[in-house]
Amino acid sequence: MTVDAPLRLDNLLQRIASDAFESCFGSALDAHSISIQKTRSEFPGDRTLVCFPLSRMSKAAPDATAQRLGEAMVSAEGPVVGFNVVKGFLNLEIQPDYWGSWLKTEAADAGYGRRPAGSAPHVMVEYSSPNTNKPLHLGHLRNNFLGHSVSRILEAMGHTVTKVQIVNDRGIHICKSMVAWQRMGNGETPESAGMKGDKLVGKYYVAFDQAYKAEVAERKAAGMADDEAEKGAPILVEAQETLRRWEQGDEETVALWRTMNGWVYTGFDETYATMGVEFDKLYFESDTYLIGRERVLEGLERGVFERSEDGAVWVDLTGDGLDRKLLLRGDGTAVYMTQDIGTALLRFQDYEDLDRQVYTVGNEQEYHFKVLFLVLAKLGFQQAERCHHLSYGMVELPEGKMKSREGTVVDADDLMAEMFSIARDIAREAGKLDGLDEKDQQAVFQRVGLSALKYFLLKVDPKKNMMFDPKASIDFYGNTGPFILFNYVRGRSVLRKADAEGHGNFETQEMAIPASDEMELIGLIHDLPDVIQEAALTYNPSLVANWCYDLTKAYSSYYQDHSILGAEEEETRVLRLTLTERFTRSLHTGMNLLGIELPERM
RNA sequence: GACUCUGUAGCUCAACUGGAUAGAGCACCUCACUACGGAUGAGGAGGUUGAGGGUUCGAAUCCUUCCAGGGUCGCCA
Repeated sequence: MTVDAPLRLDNLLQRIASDAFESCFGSALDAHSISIQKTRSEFPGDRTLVCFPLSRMSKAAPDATAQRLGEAMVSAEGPVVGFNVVKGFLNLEIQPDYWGSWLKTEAADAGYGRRPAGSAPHVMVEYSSPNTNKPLHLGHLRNNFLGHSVSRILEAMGHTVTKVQIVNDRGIHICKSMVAWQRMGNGETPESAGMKGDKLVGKYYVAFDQAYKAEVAERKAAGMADDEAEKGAPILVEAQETLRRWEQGDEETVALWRTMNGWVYTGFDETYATMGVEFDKLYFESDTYLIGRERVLEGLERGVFERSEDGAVWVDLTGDGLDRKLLLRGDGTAVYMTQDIGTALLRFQDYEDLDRQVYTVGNEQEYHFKVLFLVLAKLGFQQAERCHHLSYGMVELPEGKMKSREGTVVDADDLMAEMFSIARDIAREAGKLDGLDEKDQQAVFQRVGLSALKYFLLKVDPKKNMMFDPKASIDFYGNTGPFILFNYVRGRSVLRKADAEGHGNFETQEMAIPASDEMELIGLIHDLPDVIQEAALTYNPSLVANWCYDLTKAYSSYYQDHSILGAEEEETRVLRLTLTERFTRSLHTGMNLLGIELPERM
């Protein structure tokens, strides 16, 4: 058989089935309309062709159709060597040799599962995008891990990916921290306080809130109406004035703003480094909100938007089933949408070949992005229809939502540190790292701890809300990152030992024909390209996570049942070692797409 | 109220997009093995897929009506 690109088994079977159908029943079948699926384990066979939909065209009962089709497929040239029919299901047996040679050749490719870099359009992925007034928390972890993983998945599909964030560095929130620091800070800095910069600024944000509440209570006690007491509290007024001074470019205000944001960035950088995520370019709201205003006014001139009597600019989306939406206030100041329009257009300008943007943002902003993409389309960007809001659900705690006021926010740094510490305790007990120095051990604890966290947050379908039960999430057994790592490490250990014992040249040796449990493992490895493609199409890393787990479980069971190095026959050992090598490598690829680094020992 | 997402074992999650007897992990019970790394494997029990109706050879999946929960509907971000 001569094919340039590796032909996927299912496509091959569709082609054979289509030809077979025509020779049996006279009419041609569209190969894509033939549904091929994995055979359930309780029936003999590897692939199943569902014949119910075909019976109309064959003018025969489903079983009869399946029977004749099966016979024709076996006698055709190709990998089908047997079949059985259960009701309308045609179970096909694939030649074990087909699996064996596939494992030996195509699965050996260094880039197996990945498409060539640059073979798909340029995509921008935005994630993280925090406010600069408080530290990153559990919700940000889900956001960052998702965005980072989707970036890797798109890269594996051949896309050029640019990872960005929009830093929400301006507005009333940071002004609140600034005012509180001025009033109560006594010149405190991250150095003098011995505190990460983001934590320090967060501390003053909390201090602001407390001072504000105290003022409101005091004013109410003095007999003031609720509304007046809340809106006119001096510290709040001061924050609003600070914001106005900032917008006017007041030097002292801007200098403090720059200083305190700088502290935050240093703190964030440390957190991102620990998390293992990175960005190619940062966008700042303070740079883009003015651009947004210009672009909206341009759109107004071109008649895409409309102006109301008070001078505000609106977009009318009633024709798209939505509402009218404000783009610019009557006094000319920007709203959230204004700056997002500016940011999006700036990005298309920065990268002219950009095919689309992916926004990793919580599901409470779904409406916002619907509007944004419609606005971009109205401004004439064809990329708008390919832009995607990677919407994800909230991370909930057993006691409910995270509330900063109630102190139930799970801090990202604290959580990661806790995971590392648990990893250390378990590893010390196992005692497998005794030969390593302190620094290398620490690196392993971090990988193991982080794998637990990342896998836990990524294995759930992004669009669903998920429960973060601290007790369950730090589990290192069962369906967890560390379980997957453990089996990887074990496989690697066997390969090292094979090398040391002189069995390292298995790639060039004759290999036994796989039996059924081996074919199951090969089948899982064979799925990888489809899993990656589906994950990329749906922006859904959980598909990759679940594949990693299924593969690992199958290997773990196989490892339990068979001694790899202790195989009686040389050809059997070659098969088991080859399987182990392909398992570790394809698992490495899959986990890498989740942003999870694999250790060599743990 | 309108729109939207979700509802699957006691708990946390799957289910190849309409296929066969709905699967994993945790917790519970029973086993296996000096194990090439036990951070293991095998088995048991646990389900009217929120409820009703419909579509068809076939529904957790599609349509419809309810029920419950989340989210959105700001000149907030």
